[in-house]
Amino acid sequence: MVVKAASVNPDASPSSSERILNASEMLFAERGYAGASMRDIARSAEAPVSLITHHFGTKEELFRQVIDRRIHEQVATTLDDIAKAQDASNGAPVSLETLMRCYMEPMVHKSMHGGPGWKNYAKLMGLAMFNSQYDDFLKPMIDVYDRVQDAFVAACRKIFPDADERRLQLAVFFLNSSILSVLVESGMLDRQSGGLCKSNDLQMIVDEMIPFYAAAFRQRLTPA
Amino acid sequence: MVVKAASVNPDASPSSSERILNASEMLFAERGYAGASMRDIARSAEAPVSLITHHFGTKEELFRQVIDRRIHEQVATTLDDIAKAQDASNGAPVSLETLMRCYMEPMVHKSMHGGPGWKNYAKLMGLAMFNSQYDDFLKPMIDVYDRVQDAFVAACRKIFPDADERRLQLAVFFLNSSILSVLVESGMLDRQSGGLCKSNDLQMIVDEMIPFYAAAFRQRLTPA
DNA sequence: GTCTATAATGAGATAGAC
DNA sequence: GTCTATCTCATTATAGAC
Repeated sequence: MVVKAASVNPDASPSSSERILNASEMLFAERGYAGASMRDIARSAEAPVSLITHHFGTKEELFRQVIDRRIHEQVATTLDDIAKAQDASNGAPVSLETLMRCYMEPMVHKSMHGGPGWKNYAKLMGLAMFNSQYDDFLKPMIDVYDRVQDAFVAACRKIFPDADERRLQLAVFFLNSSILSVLVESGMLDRQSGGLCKSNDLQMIVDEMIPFYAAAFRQRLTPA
Repeated sequence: MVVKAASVNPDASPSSSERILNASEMLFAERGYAGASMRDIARSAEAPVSLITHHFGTKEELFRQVIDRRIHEQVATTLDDIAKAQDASNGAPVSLETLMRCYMEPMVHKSMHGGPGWKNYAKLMGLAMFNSQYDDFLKPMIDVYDRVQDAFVAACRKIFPDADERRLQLAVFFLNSSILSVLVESGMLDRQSGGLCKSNDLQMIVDEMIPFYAAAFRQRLTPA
């Protein structure tokens, strides 16, 4: 069964399927897969547990549906942004800063302005990608997401055609680590900075992140 | 109750407390707190479940003891390395590369050469620090670990005395994200690089990580 | 310290009425 | 689609013998 993303009309009361997906999204993001029970989800969705199994079958399938509800839009938007930027540059390599922004801004933007569902989804994605624990039953969706990474790496290769491939892969890995860390909005940054930086101020973090990583990319991927 | 780290003598069969801690360390690292049941742990430790509660009381307390068994040695080693490097530089700021190595190498070294216990501990630390899910019942230990961060940030301030404080905090946050990502050894890097880079080759990753982040730190923390 | 046995509750999943 | 009731097994934790 396929359930569309929450209705555009905020006044429309969501169907039970949507309420269940929303509740799952929130609780999986907060507590992880094993830490969120179907009872908790049912209570949060104000529905009996049997309605969850009726709509989604097993808990694993529910989790998959939570991801599946949004991942395609997320991936399409990101790929689209990268493609547009490359088209606009008329064959010349797109600027590194622009490319990085295309790569991370769609998800960050949805997390900030897409409503609580997208916020929870972003946290959940960060958790799931960071954690090999979810690899097994997320395999198909991880594959989908890896296409975005391939597009980003390919665009980087055009900017740094002489870069060592291993260094390039590691550079992207380091960048990805930070993106995931930003998306989950754990309290790490707030705590460490004594409140000077807020982990929920994603825009500020991304705006600093781009020149930061651009500097490292240039230094390490431009052969002397 | 306080249990010492595993015996130095590898032939000495570990006590039941140690076996339980070892099994917990492994399973918590692999599946997270909620995903590892006390039954699983008991089976892996070849002990009845009641022996776990007898030794450690609750599951939460068991988790805390798993962390507590190693964190003090880890923190002490890291702080010691940073202090030694600063002493050796005779009042001049220590080099950024040296400082970064002092900051991350102790944990990485233990993960690579400290035996399976330290490997699992490193993964678990990465998981727990990344994830705000564990903040509540790890608060005291997170506080301990934050002292390491404070020492690192203070040493960075000496190297970049005119740096904007917010940028410094963000730079350290970005670095920390990657350190955690490296410690958990999720398959992300292997998958993305098509096998070119191995997530268990911590030394290679750290050796590239230091010049990578040093370049970014210098670029962003040196006012024009 | 170690074990068997068991309590008390929570878990995922199902049956069947409406 | 929705609900109540229930099954079956896993969960944390405890009691009490040795």
